[in-house]
Amino acid sequence: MARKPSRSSIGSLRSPHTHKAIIISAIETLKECGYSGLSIEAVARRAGASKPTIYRWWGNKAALIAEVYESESEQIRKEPDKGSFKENLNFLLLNLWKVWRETICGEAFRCVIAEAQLDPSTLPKLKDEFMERRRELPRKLVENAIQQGELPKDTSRELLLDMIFGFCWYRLLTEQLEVEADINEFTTLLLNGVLRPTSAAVQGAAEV
Amino acid sequence: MARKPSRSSIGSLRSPHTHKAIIISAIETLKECGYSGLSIEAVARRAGASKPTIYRWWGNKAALIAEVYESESEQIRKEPDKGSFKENLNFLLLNLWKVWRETICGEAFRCVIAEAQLDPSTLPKLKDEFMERRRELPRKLVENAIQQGELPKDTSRELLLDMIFGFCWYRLLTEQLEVEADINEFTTLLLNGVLRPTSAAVQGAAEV
Amino acid sequence: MARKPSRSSIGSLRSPHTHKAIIISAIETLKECGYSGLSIEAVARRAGASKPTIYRWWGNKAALIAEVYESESEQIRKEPDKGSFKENLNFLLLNLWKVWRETICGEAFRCVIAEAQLDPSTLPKLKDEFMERRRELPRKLVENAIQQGELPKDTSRELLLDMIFGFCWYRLLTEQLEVEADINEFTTLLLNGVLRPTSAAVQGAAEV
Amino acid sequence: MARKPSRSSIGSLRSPHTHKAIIISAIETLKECGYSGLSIEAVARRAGASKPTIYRWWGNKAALIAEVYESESEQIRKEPDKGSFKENLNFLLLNLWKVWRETICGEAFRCVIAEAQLDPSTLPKLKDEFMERRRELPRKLVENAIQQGELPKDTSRELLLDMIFGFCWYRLLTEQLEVEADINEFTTLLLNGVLRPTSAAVQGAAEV
DNA sequence: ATATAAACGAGACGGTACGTCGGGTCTTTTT
DNA sequence: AAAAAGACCCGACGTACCGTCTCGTTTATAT
Repeated sequence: MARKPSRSSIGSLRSPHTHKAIIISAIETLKECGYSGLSIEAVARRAGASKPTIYRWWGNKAALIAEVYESESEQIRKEPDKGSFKENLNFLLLNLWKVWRETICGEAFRCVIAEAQLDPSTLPKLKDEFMERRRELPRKLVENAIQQGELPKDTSRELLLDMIFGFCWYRLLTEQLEVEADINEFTTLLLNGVLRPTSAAVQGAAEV
Repeated sequence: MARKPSRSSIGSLRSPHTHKAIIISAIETLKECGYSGLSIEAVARRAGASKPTIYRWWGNKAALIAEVYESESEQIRKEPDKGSFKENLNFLLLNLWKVWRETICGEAFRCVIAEAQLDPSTLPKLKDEFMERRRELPRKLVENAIQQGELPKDTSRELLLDMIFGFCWYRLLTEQLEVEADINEFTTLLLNGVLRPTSAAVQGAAEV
Repeated sequence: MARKPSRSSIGSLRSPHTHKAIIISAIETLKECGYSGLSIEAVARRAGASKPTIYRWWGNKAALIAEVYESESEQIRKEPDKGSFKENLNFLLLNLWKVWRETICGEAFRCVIAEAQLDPSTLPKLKDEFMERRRELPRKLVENAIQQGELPKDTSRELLLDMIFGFCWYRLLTEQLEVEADINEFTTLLLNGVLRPTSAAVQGAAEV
Repeated sequence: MARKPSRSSIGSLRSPHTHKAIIISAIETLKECGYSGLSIEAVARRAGASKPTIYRWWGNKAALIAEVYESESEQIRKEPDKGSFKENLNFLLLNLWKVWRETICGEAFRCVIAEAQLDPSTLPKLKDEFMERRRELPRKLVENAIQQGELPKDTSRELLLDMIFGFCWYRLLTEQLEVEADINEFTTLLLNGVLRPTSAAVQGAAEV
């Protein structure tokens, strides 16, 4: 007979129904009206909730959208194990681009980035929590590759991640996520460098 | 109702004074109040201009900020001629980061990107005009390097540019433009690839 | 050899074409867009004229509409000669209501009254020029009736006119000009007074 | 033991303070700036309220001014009981003109009429609510006079009211409310008719 | 002929206000 | 005591007109 964890205070509990309704409302509003139509007011209206309720639990739009992203992006968190670092990275990015394209996550991520530009106090929070969580999986991939001698021991891990995210962000923010072949071309260039003849790159592409 | 054939006459010319005042006002408002404080209303107020005048010439905030960026970023357009592609690229990026850090340009660029996310119709215009103009100089650098055999003939020019801009955008949008050494590390990685031992990469950098 | 009256100055003459085009534009704008849509801007636009031209010749909206009224209300100025004062007044008012209902004049008159409320300096001008001109004909009717002994010599002419115009304005401003029988009922009451049994009034109606 | 009527919804109540501040602001703005200066913006500014709050409760300028009129015109609603219909009517109109002249009500009433000309949808609302309420008291006067045999049984009640209001509106709209003697002259004419010699009319008034 | 002056179109401009949307905060009721 | 709902102030949105001004073209006098 499981007991609810005791509370220190009386009063209504946070309504799970309302919580869910707000997240769903945010998703649908974003789908139908885009970022510019995604106001707290609109979300509240559609959720049948009040604005103060949203502000109590999320504080600002960025936090709300961040939670939307988390809740919708579970499938991205699958850890690949394809054999090589390059194949794993390819798999990860293909998956990421696909989710960004086909779910609301792409739009949501763009919102999060844009929101962070608006409010200076939001940026560090986003960088240290939201973004950091996204970096974990690829960082693990890099780490594994280094452990197994696939990458040099002195690889600049964070710089490498910045390059990977940088490329993806750029494509997301300029709406260029369609051509999946670009991913392999990117990883090839990343791994082999520009100086090496790209004949190798073409080989790499053939492998995938 | 019959109208006489209209006469060919013009009206008043655009006031250069007002034009300038609006640009300056936008710069100063951005400096003092940040992106979130940069409303058309505030710009008009400070410029001693009227909102309709701003909307007559710019249409939306993105267009205004884009012009601010253009007008303030002249020094970035210096074409470097340092000898090698890597040195040239290093010079270019150092310069870019410096201007982004020290002038209003960094903030302005972030605004332009954020604005483009807000309004779907703004993005293509920005991509094809504003962003394209920024790609010209680095593209020329790449082209020259290929001509002189420094880079392989089949280098994916646009992908390379995407990687360069991606990295810079990422650092700009997450406020990480301080460490200039990162630039050389980045170009080294870009040129040599991750697979090559970074010690060699550092040597490569030293050689230059 | 007829000579044109000499001008005190040189330069182009006022364009009759433009003048006419503006009046016509005002009429059509009023018809299509109503009083609230009757802006100087809209009139100029439709006339293919410029705002300064309108302001040069009319000064304000009231003056323009007043001229519209003058130009469209010629048929009201027919002086009736039906025999009795009552018949003449009935004829006059029937005609007035009909023109107000069927042409743009009713709307124009309402605009003139409303405009006069907006601008304190417009009211006296309107009262002394525009309104005064409208009072001439009914005043003449009253005068004639007095001359011929139909009305008492000490009739308060201006008060009588105020009552007549008052009734018509009230009905115009509240959009109640449809029932023509009201006119005869009104004149009967006006002539005989409330105290007299209205059986006489019904007779009076029968006479017409 | 009176109980407050239960509310159908939760949330803050309408702030009486804000409500009052807006009405007062409207009155003072009208006093100082006249009808042309009476913008919703100005009222909000002076009241320390926001435009949306005004629009929430009033919808348009006419509705706001109408409420101003209601709140300021309480003393007009005193029902006179002077003995005769003529004396009652004289009292009523004297009082009305006085209030129109000495308070903001005259100006407010003119605004209401003018506003109704601007917006076609406002007119019927005003006619059926605002104006109708003003007609109640004089209608009662007429009714009483008929009951007591002072006026004929078949008196056209509404036409009579139209004549009374027509005269008053005309004088209000043309700023001619100063001469109080005009009121008695008007009621005399109204009761006795134009045809009866005015000397007799004055006698008639005296008889009553 | 050639100045000169006025009328005019076009339209830029500073203003003011419009009516609406959204951001956050506060008050009141419900659970 | 927390949740929920509505009112509220505030600021900005993008637009419409206002009335004035400049600009260059056209047209009618006056030299």
